Amino acid sequence: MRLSQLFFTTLRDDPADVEMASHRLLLRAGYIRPLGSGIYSLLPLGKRVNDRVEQIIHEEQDRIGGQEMEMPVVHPADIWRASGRYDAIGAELTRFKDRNGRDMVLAMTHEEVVGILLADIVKSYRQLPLMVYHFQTKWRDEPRARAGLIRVREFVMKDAYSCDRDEAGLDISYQAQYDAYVRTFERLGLKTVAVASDVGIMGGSGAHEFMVLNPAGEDVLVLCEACGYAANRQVARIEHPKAAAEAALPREEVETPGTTTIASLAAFLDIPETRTAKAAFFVTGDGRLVTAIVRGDLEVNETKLSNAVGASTGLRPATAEEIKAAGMEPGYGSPIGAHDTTVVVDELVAASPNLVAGANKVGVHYRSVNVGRDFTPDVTADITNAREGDPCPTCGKSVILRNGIEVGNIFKLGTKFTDAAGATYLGEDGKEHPIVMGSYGIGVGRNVACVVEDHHDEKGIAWPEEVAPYAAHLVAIGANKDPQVAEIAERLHAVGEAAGYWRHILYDDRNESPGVKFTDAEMLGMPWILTVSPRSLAAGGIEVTNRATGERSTRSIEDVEALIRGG
RNA sequence: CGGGGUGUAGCGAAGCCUGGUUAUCGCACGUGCUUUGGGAGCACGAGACCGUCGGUUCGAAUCCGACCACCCCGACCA
Repeated sequence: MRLSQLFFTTLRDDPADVEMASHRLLLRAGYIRPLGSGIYSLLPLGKRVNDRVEQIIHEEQDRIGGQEMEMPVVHPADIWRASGRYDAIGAELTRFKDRNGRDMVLAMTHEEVVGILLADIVKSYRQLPLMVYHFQTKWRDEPRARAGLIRVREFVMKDAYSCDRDEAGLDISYQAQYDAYVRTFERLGLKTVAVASDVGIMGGSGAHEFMVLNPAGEDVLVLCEACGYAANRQVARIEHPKAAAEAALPREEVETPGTTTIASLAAFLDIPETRTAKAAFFVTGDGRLVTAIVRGDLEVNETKLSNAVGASTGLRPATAEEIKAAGMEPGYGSPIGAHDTTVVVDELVAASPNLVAGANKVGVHYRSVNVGRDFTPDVTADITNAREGDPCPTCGKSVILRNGIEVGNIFKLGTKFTDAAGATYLGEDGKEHPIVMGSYGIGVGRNVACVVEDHHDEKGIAWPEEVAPYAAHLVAIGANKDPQVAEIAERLHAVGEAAGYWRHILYDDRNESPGVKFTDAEMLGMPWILTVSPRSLAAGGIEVTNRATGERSTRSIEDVEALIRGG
């Protein structure tokens, strides 16, 4: 491809309002352009990288027996009503009416459609197991798009669906996808860690997210370097320290004016925060007030809390009025004397004697509150966030916290969607059974961005060979002085064209100064930069620079032709 | 949805506070000549209803109001 003809431009200055390296470089080097918040065009360079990433995913899905198909982007709303998700999902699901007034949705994913297809096609156990997948545009009206291709509203996802006779079959399919993901991300040049994750609105019995560690990642991961324990903080178990062995003391009121925060309360009474209990108030989607009690020094984990109370549509913070209506006082709240609320107590609080807690009066707390004696929890569960240095739930060593970007997930769905669609098969036993599903997603564009995150330097992108849009970047210098330079450059370009689509090279034939050409070559990031000039020819051939390592050598023209062909 | 910020040419910015000729600069772009190993030089040129709508004023990029868009933090997030 001649750079003089390529539909692209590089930007000399950093775009304003851009934070992440991948966002900045993909814009500056002419791979992508925004059309709206979280909506991007892929320019030819971006499209080629995208296609290479898809190709790798494709090969690894095919290797485990995946069959590629394609399902629609626009769905009748009824199929989402049947699965219950039409009501369970908020504004990120875009709903609209067609010309006849029928309710439609823009698909966020395709479990419902797979369920319907299974109901239509699969009749017998002999047709199972099977695995289907497609690459399809998803529209999710995210509350906030950010970080370029990392979090967008429209994006292409590979979503795969395993269909099995039973849980044992699902386990096998799930493991196959797990292994396929490991191979896929390795080929993309991404270092990932698979973490246990929340099953959320999807239900199901287990899930992993594949995470790339990145300080700008949106998820917090709990990792143990000693034993390899890895979980999303949303679900990471906490190993509790032993409760203090202490007899329960009589409860007593204490004046604590102006102590609406745990920090001020602990300072006022001159006690550690660990000797306090704090209350946090939430409301479920169906209007139940939830009072969560955790030790003062810990944070409430909303995912765990939500799961503990079976809040299928999540939680929102309660208002002061809602808290008071249940007989509690914001800032001085506790379940003592409260009514009409579900009380969820963290395991650690339940095991800790003589804590300071609110007395539901402004400026007053109780000393020596004891769970069970002073109030009765509706639920006792682990509802706090793991912290750096907490003991690992598996081996007891200290865990570390890291941020991560989710590049893929795998999910044991079970029969939720096949039940909704009535997708059953006749087993060997002559009876009907529901088909057991799993679902497996990889966001293509986000992976492109993550590859840039992990493969760039201050000069620009440095693509790994397997995802680079072109095999090499050829810079011709002094072609107007020495006709041999142009002649050789043309020849190398032709060698790439003849060697196959992914062996094409970028040929900078523009009438630009050497500085511009080198700067652009480094920014665009092809794995090899080839320089042809009177000087290189005098030195015996072509100067070859490894973009990632900076290693430079002069090679013969024949060697360079072999390199372009992939030798 | 809450908080903060920004909208002036393709990109990056100045001008706005303190209203007043033809809106400024760098890069990019066009033409010509020179130039080719690290973001070239000279000359000429084109490109902006100053986010939108409304208001104040003799006069608005500038002051006021509403709206829209984008970015950041949070909420949210298979």
